[in-house]
Amino acid sequence: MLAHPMMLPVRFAYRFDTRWGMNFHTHREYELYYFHQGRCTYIIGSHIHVLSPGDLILMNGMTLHSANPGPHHYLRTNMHFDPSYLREVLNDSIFTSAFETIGQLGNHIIHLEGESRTEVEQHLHKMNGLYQQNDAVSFRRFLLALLDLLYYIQPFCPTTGQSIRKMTEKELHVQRMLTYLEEHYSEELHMELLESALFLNKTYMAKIFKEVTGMTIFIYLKNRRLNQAKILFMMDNKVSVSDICYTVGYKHLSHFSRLFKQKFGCTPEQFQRIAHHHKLSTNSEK
DNA sequence: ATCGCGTGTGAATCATCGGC
DNA sequence: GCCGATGATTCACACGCGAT
Repeated sequence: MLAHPMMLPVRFAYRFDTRWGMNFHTHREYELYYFHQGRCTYIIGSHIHVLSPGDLILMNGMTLHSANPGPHHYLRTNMHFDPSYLREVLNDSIFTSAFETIGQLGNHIIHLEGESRTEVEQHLHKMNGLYQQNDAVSFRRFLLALLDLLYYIQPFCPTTGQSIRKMTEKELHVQRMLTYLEEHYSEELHMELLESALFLNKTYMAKIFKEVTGMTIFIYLKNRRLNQAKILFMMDNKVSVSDICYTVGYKHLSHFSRLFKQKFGCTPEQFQRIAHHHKLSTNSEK
């Protein structure tokens, strides 16, 4: 069994309240996020979702995401789980069909009302009870409850994509900015360019971007670029650090290395070696 | 609520270095 | 030639304030 708490195959946090959201991040586990109450904008990749109570997000954690409740209090339940672990402990065919909706990489945001909402909330409550018990039987019941939940929400899932609530003018502006950044993050980018492309004042853009996403434009850009670099390193272990650096939009290797080390705790070269070894060892297991 | 401007501060960039 | 570190310069942005 894995010992480190961050490495646990399933982590469940029921109705917890935080003033500030998470940083823009990715992780290997799948994530289930249910929004109970409050206000929050949720960024997945380059899309904004203005959450309202009853919204449930199901996603592959590899997409860059962050929750921004701003200065408001809010209540959410979230769960991380490792799909390969569930496949191991649960019957393979049952598990596989529960995950048909998520598919390999899909993300879903659904809105629950009335009966179905009550049902899901009660279900999460029950799961929390089981999760809190520290015995093997309760934990197995918890896993089955998770499976049951996935089956329950499956019919709601085809409605992928946009959030239910209408976006304000401000949020639409930020969505336009995110779309532009997603298309151009690998190119040279400065505020004048954004200004002329989107016809918005640069100080105004900086302000509303921070309000809606919880991060500044260039922090977003940095996260997007570094995450892309990480993906490219994992995909191809032959490619040079400098190639990746220029591909994701940095002009100076030194700057790229410094930021990469800041974010991931190792230099690009070290990361590439680690990713390469990981690939070799997982291939030899098969 | 949507914009615009001035200013101090800190982060990004640039230039240059040394190690391999 | 490739990569990473460091100091100097440039630029984004937080903040305060005012306009529409």
